[in-house]
Amino acid sequence: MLGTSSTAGSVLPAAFFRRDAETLARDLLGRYLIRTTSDGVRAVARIVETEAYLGARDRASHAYDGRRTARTETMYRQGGCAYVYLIYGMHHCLNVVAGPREEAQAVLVRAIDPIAARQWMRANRSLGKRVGPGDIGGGPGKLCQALRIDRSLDGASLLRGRLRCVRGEPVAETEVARGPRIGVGYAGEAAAWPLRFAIAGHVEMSRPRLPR
DNA sequence: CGGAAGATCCACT
DNA sequence: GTGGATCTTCCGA
Repeated sequence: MLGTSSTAGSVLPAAFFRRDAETLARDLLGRYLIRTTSDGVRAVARIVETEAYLGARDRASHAYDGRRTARTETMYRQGGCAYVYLIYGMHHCLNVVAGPREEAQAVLVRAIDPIAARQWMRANRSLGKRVGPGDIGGGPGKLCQALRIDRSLDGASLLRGRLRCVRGEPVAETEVARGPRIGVGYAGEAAAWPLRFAIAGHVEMSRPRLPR
C-alpha cells in the first residue's frame, strides 16, 4: 500500500482545500499527489515544497489587484482544483486552488519526492544515466514534466480523477522551513513575505534550498 | 496591435 | 554566473 500508514492514500475532505492559501501551503507538505494515466500508470509523489499566493492583495499573484482573465479564471474557483499554466513558453506549473470561490488564492507546488513509478517519472524527464538530487521533481517545471501535467488538467478536481491529492504523511512543525518565494523579485514588499514552505533540508527541494 | 516580461530550466564558460 | 529557449499573457497605445 501507500507509504507506511494504512491511511496514507485516503482522501482529504473538500474543506481541507477551502482554507486560506498560507495555511494550505503549510499543510500540503507531506501529502501525496496520485497521477493515473490512460495507459495504466499510477504514480505517487510526496509534496515537499510549496508556495502560497494570496490573491488580489498579493503583487506576486496572477490575480493581483483583482486581475481576472481567461488564464486566471480557474483561480477564482472554490479550493480543491488544479490551476495549471505555462510559463516561459515551455514549462508548466501546478497550483492547488485554495480558499472559498472568488478569492483566487492558490498554492504552487514547487517540489515533489517520487514515491511510486519513479522510473516512469524519470523517463518523462528525459534524463540521462546520471540522476542527482532534485533532478526528477526538484522544481515546479520539473515536477510537471515528471508527472505529465499540462494545461489539459487546468481546472480539474484534485479530489477525484487523473490527478488527486490525498492524505499522505503529514509533516511535523519541527520539520518545516519557510522563507521568501522564488522568482518574484518584481513584487515589491510582497517579494519578502515568507510564503515558501518546505520540508527542511529535503534533497528534492528546488533552489535555493531552505536548510534545516 | 505590438512588445515586454514571465511563480523556469538547462547548457555552457 | 550568464544567457538562450519559446510562447502565452497582458497592458498600453
